[in-house]
Amino acid sequence: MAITIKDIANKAGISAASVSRILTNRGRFSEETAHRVRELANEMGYFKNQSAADLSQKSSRVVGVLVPITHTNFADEIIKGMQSKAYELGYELLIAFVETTNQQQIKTVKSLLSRQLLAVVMLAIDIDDTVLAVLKSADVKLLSVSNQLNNDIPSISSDNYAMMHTIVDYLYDHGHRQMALIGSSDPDPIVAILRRRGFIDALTDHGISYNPDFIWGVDMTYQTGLDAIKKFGLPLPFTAVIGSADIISIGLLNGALDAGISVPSNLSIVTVDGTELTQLTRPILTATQQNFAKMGELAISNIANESLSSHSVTFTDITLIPAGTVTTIV
Amino acid sequence: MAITIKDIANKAGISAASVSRILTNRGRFSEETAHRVRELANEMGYFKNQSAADLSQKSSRVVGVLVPITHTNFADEIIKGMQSKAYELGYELLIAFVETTNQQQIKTVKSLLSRQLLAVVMLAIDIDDTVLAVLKSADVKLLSVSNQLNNDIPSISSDNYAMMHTIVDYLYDHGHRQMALIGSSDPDPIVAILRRRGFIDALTDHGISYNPDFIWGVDMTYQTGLDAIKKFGLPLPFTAVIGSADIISIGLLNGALDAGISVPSNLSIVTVDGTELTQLTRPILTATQQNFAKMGELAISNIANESLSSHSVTFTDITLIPAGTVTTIV
DNA sequence: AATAAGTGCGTAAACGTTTACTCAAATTAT
DNA sequence: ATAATTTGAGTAAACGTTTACGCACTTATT
Repeated sequence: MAITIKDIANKAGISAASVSRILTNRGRFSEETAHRVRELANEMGYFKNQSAADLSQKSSRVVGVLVPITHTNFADEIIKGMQSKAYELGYELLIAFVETTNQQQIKTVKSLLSRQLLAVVMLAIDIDDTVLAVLKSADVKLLSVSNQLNNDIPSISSDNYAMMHTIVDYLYDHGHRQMALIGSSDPDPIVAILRRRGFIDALTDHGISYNPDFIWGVDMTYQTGLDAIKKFGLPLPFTAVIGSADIISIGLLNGALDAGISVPSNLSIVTVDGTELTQLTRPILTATQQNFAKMGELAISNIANESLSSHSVTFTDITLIPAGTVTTIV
Repeated sequence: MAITIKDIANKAGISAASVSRILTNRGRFSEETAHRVRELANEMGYFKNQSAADLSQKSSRVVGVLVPITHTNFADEIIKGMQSKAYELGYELLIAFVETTNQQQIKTVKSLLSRQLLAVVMLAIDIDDTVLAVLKSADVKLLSVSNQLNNDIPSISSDNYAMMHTIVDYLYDHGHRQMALIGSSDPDPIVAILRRRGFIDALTDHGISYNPDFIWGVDMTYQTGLDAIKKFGLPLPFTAVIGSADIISIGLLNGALDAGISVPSNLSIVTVDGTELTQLTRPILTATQQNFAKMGELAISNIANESLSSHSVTFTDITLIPAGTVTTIV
């Protein structure tokens, strides 16, 4: 029923090939006919059948994006960045939300891959080996953003190791000597390992021997933040705590408030991510910020740029934004 | 480069048509060859070329979803519902984030439409007439979820009018007589109109003459919530305020706290939406909850079900969840 | 004026899958 | 044992677009 280039060709009295050349702006054609064709296309309400186009040109300009459905809200920023770059370069984004369950993941991924994709971007996602195997068996570029999976797969993420140094330095300068790190305790995400290592090394640099008990957490959720305060009990054995994600830090803050601990006078909190969520609490969370939008843009540029696409990139422009949850200890 | 059904057919010593029949589970074939083919497909790492399939079967099972990039976080719930139903019924979701700017919208919509879509779902989006015209010119079903656009387009949303009654009744029962409603003041979204009307009518039902000044707001943002408190100044001329979205209500709460107004003793707040955001504040927000996941599921069922797809549906199962931001006035 | 280069456009094949039509072989019914 | 039905699978066309190739015609070069 839909209008095709053949319909346009008939009406214009030329061949479909010419219409195609004009509409894709490839090959040779006169500006005169081009004008007529473009007008006709508009009038007749023509929409390119992208499936047919994809089939014809073997390579596609579609980038699949896997986003965790447990919405870590910095994902929006990254997607925004990706989308703006994608439009600039003429790529198309195909966004799919994936559950944490394996089965759903495989189904989603397979359905994604059945569009011939140029690349698949995994956004802050930990993917299990069976899903990864499926992805690898397909002929697409893989890229992990805001997470590192393993050395095989190029990634774009912040320098998590350096980030921890920045935070620990800041807290140290404010007199803190006992600090805890709350986040996922899974060994899986390399990000978590890097953060832990950065945390420990930073403490060591300041001559503080770290207490393994002070690194804790089940997952990257609000509940983990709440539970952390309960777990350590009163009086808290540390004066400052670092939340590995904004939502965790809000859990920490509320857990502290619920336990009658006043923030920051009795507990300092620094959060990683620094999304708008940090603005919603009272006091406002002191946070490190990463340039998420830029990470998204780079992801697409990286995919577009054949030569670069095999490297991993770590962003080092991390800034700490002082706000209301850190106090100075004398 | 990729494996096609022809490759499988060759290896199995049968025709491509047979492979297609087996893999799509249509038509006639023996379980014996089927088994062999399915194994081969797996071994060889076959992925269906969905573009080719779409081209061949004229109708598609792809539903496009337009999501506002200014992430109203209940959208996640709705998407979750849509996705689960979509998988159940064998549909595919194509999610696109749209900017608020017109130009971006048109570009995104056009690129969406170039996949032959079965339907386009607009998620809590206000769309301008030019974009709407583009959508209508394409041969797709349209459905608006969690928003109503105009009578042309079927929609699935909560009964916003009844919701306001529920809230006003609740506040009235708790002794409140002066109430304000903060949300978008745009006349555009019909939702906003319905809420305002529901608010006014509910007040009238209780014999309260409403004050037009007490309905205010610029848009559905955190800032509007913050600004509302500043605008009315101290002492606030009302004892209770209704935030038209969770993020607005958090703005109201923080605005109040920043102004030294204690909640709920000096100001009661009830919020509409009731997402997890309500749990993040102290005190926790008293909220009405809508069944967002069910709305998403219904959206897909509705699209699947030819006969129903022209009706609008309003959800009436709205519950008010008491929490920490409403006090009783004596 | 003869040749070379460039321009505009048509022809036809290709992309991978689906499906209506066949038809032979196997199975069942009479 | 013959006729009727069912079963499994092959053939070929179709979906809408792109693109290599070729041809006629125009413009530039000597």
